[in-house]
Amino acid sequence: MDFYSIIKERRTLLGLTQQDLADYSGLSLRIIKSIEVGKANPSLITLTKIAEVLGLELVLKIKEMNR
Amino acid sequence: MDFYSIIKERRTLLGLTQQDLADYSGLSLRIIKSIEVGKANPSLITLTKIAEVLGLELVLKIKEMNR
DNA sequence: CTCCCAAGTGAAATAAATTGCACTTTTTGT
DNA sequence: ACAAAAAGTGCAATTTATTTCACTTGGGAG
Repeated sequence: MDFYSIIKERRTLLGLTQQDLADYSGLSLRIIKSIEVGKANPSLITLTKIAEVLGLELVLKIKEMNR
Repeated sequence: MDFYSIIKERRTLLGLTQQDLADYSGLSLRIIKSIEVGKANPSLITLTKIAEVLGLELVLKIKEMNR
């Protein structure tokens, strides 16, 4: 699952609107919308702001091989 | 530990120079340098390109509380 | 010490992210 | 069905990331 879907699912799970997420993160409503429909390439700072509001965290980990 | 340190450590662990990482990721040497010294706010696509070369992956997960 | 090679810095140009506004479409509740 | 709220779209303006070039610094090998 991609980042966009995770953000959208997590937001709705928490009962927040896009406007709420925009307000709490300090980002524009427009960019929240664009990100959720997968039409944006957000910066690390932008992603982090969103993650914080949603109780998520961005982790850079060693990729699991095989499987 | 922040992303910048992780990238730098992983790169040196793999025996790569900043130039190598730039070449393999298709990014400019300048942005690789800026990111590693923590003076950049890379986009998701940029981070992903770097992660791929280094055998890392970017994960958006639910934040662990307490501890 | 000197020569390289790798890493760090500055600044201008360009590409792209983010914003703001106006609008349409979809969803939800009554 | 209707109204209101939420979500999605287009575009111009602004801010910022990314590139390119030129240069400096630091560390290791000879």
